[in-house]
Amino acid sequence: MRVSQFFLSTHRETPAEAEVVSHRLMLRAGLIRSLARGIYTWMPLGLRVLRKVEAVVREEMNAAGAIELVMPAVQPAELWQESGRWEEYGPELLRFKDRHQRDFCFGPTHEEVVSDIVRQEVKSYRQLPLNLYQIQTKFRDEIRPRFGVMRAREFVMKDAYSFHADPASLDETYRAMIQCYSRIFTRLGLKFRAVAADTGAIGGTGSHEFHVLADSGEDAIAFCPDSDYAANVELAEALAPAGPRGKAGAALARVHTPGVRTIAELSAFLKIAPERTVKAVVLDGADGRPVLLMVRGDHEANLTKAAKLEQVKKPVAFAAVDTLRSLFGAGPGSLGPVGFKGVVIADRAVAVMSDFVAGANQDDHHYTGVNIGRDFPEPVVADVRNVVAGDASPDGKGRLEILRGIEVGHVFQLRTKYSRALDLSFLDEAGKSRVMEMGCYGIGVTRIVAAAIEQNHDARGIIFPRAMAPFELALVPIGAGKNAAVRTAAETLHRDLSAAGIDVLFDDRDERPGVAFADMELIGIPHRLVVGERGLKAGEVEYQGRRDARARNLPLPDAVKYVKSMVCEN
RNA sequence: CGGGGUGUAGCGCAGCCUGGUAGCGCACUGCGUUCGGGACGCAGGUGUCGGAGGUUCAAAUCCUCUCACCCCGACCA
Repeated sequence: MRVSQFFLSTHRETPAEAEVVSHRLMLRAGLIRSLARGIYTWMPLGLRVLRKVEAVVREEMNAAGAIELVMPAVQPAELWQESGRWEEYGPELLRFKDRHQRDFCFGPTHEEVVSDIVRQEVKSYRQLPLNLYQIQTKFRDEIRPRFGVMRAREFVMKDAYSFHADPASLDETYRAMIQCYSRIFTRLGLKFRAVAADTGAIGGTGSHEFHVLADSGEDAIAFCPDSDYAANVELAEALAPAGPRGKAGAALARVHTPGVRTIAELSAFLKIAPERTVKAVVLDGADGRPVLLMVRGDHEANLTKAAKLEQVKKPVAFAAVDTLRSLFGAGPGSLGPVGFKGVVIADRAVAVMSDFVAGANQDDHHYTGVNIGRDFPEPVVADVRNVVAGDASPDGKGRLEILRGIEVGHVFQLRTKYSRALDLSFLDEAGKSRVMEMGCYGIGVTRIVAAAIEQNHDARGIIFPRAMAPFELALVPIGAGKNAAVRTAAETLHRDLSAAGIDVLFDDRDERPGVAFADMELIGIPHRLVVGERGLKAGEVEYQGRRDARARNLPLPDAVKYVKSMVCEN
């Protein structure tokens, strides 16, 4: 490919709108252009990257026995009403009407459609198991799209759905998909981690997420360096502290704490450690009355865990502030369990505390010397906090560490959640009708590109892993406009490299060298060959890898072979 | 949804406070010189100043409404 015939659109200046590095680089390099909030055009250069990611995903999915199809992006409301998700899915589901006033949505996922296909086509155990997948544009009307294509509303996803006669078969495919995903992310050259995950809105039983490790990741993942334990912090269990609850030593005392709202302020005001305080979070309860959740001051409440408690209303929501006033007689920042008549849920770490500090349910006041049992009734004890680094690993094999990650893949054992709702049945060997087991497996194809850049860049720009680079090699002639020998050598190399199967971008613009180098580095091409008058006189060209500190000279006749070996090497 | 911010040329920005009819850098076009790390000179084109309404002799500038985009928060309780 010649740059003169390619729609390269790099920018020297960083667009003001972008915050994270991958978004900035994607805009500067001309991979994407924003059309509306969370909606992007994939420019020719970006599309090449996307296609390469897709190719790896497709190859591995096919190799794992999945079968590709493409389902409609626009889906009728009836199917979603049948599964119950027309109501359940909420405002993330983009809905609209056709000219006949019939309701439709733009598919955020395809359980309904794929199930409709399978229930019509599959009647016998002989047709199972079946694993169908597609690579397709999805739309989710996110609350807050951000970070470019990392959390876009419109994005490309690989979604696969498997159907089984029994749980053992589901389990087999589920494991195969985990292996398949590991191969995909390995081939794409990403540092990643598979972790146990919460099943979230999709529902079902077992679930694993695949995270690309990056400090800018939106998710926190907990892992144990001494074992293979790894889980999303949303899920990772915080074990109960080893010791028993301390004895009550101090008397309950009401303290005036003017202006104190946060734990940090409270801790500073009273000159005590945050772990001696308790923070209160009030959620809507299942019975309509609010529920008070207590976590230690230095801990964070985990609403994913809280949402699983029977006392808590689903979906989990904070109680309205005016409810707090009428119920507690105080606003946020001064709430506590003493005197509260409703359900109190204490985190396991709180359950062993004594003589602690909590809100007094009076504005600008806290209690010190609070003790469970003495000052308020024994609460429900549950794991409702996020684990922190240093916590004991739930598998008992060491201490947890926390890393940040970008979720790029997610696999679920759906079991029969959708197959029951959508009546997916088949006849088994005995001629008996049974409900199919289901699994689903997603990969954020567009998100992978952003995640890869987040993980692989430097001050000059993107450093694409080989498997997803838009081109393998940049061929840069210097002074081709005035030097026929350079021109001829570059043209010959371009032809020979292409013939050797190398995906080469030939910078035939006759720009100044600095411009060409800067562009090729910005767009992240892994290898570069420079043809200049100086080297050519000595019969040499220069090779430099994108991560190399300096170039090395090669005899011109060896160039193609050398490049070939470098391209295949990493 | 709550809070904050920004909308002026393709991109990055100044001008707004104190109203007088729009500017800088990059990019772009032409010519010339340059040519191994984002060149230089000369000449040029480019704007409904996000939109609507209002105040005024006069609005990018003041007022009202509105739209778009960005950031933070939604774990303050």
